[in-house]
Amino acid sequence: MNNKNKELAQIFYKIADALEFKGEQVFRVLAYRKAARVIEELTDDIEELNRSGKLRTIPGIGEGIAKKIDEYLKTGRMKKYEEAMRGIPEELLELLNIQNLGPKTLALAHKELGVKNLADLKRVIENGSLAKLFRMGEKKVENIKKGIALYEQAQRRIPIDIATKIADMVVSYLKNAPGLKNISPSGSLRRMKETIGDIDILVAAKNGAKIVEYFTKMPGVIQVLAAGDTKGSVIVKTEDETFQVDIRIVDEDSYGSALQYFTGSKDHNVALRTLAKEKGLKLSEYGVYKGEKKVAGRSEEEVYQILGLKWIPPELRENRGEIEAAQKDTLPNLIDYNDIKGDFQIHTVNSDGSATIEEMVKAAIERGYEYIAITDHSKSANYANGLTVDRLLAEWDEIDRLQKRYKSIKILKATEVDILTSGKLDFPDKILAQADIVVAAVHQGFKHHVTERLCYAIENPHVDIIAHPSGRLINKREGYEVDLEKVLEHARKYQKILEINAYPNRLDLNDIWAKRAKEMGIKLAINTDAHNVADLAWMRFGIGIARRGWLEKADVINTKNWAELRKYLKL
DNA sequence: GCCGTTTTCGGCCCGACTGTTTTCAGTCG
Repeated sequence: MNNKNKELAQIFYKIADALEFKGEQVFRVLAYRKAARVIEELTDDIEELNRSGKLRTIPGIGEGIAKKIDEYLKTGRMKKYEEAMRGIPEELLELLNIQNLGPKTLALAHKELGVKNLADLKRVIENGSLAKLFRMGEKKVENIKKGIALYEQAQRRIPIDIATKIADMVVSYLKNAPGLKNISPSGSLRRMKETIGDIDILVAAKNGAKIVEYFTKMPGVIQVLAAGDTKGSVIVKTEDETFQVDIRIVDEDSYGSALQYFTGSKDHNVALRTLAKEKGLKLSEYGVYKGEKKVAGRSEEEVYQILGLKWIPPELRENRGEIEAAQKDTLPNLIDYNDIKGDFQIHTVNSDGSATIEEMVKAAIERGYEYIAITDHSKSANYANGLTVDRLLAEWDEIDRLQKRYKSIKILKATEVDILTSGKLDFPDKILAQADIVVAAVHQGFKHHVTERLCYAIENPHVDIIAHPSGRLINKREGYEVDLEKVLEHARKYQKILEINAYPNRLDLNDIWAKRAKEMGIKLAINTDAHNVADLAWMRFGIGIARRGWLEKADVINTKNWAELRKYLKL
């Protein structure tokens, strides 16, 4: 399932790029791009929506696009797509991902110089012909060249843990900048998105130019991309990797509206500005204006308030219904970053972790947890030094001994049991029956009947949690061939818990599926999958995903205190 | 191409920076 969703999203993105390249009017291009995005974020099967005639109920899909979807699903082709792509060489549109090279310049280079791919582009840069075109010049070409260098080395988004680390470093450097009044990360990092494009930092200060100058002198800066009075942009190098960091400087009395603006998302902002316009107001990063008069801007709260909205937590700002909810005062009371009382997926030296059970227990106590589950891998996980039944029972004995010494925390005897390719679990039921909690997961046979295997595991009465249900690895692996809708439906039926794996390269379930699960009444658990003491800190990223999925405290099992959890798990 | 308690047509968010220009176009977010 969902293959058609993905295909159609890709097709509409490409139509948008192609039309933009051909100089089609902007709003039509934007309409295709919006349709692509909503389809991409759909958890429903688009074929099903088409069959039941519900396509048109999706905002962004109107008569025209619905027809094109139907045409594609029925015939496997879409005339509009073929027409849009006509005359455009295969690799050309890909070049739009190069910074400083937009559709206009690319079209010009294609038309005048016959540029068809990256090699052609490099050639016309080197032989000077690109610089001679109308409205082009040495500096523009130089910027495109820099764009190509970035494009070639950094074709990836930044994982959230690394982005967080860099942002913390930049913020602590800038705090000493002359005249700085306030500072905050903004952009997708503040929204806790699973990956980050650029790192955006907002500063409140009077003397923008001085702040920018100070910023460009930060240790690690290897290239200055822009340096104006209110805005600066640099490339920072740490170890082997490079990252783009942007700062914006505004007056203190615009800090709220600027923070709102630079936090985004773009779609959220567009919707917000449209709302402002309807109310006869104008919203920009400098404030909310009624005519010439500024009526809000110092804090985000007052910006939202004057638009008739409750303040919206950054994690919700994706234009997925949060503005309507804020209008009706029905925003969720999101799970808080301090609500977590325990962790249900922890590995130790006994399998592939690097800390002992005792070290993990101590670290969990330090975090104020009331319980943790030790979930070392099962025997078939050879690569991870998986436990045999004997070693598992020995581990549980060790837990019994430790439990006597550490009374302030409950150490749950558990396992992360493999769901084998055959569909069976890696430990016999009579062993699983003795565990306090059983976490089941697929680690092999990613293309082999994964949906059925997960459903079979869900039916096992001893299984409590399904770990990383989609199996994707961010920037690395697509995920299992799995029908998540069926898996969720099964989890709902058997009242099993699904995991939000907080490990930064997993974040699985993701925000969209977590939201879907909540809407279906499924409970979730946020687990770190920690393999050492430091990994326990990943919890905040899992909570970020949960918040992006509109989850409240009651939706997440490990917000329960030990007494409540014990009752819930019938221990 | 989408959308509608002011519209089924005529709107569609707003501004900074850069580079190439003699007032603006392109790109980005």
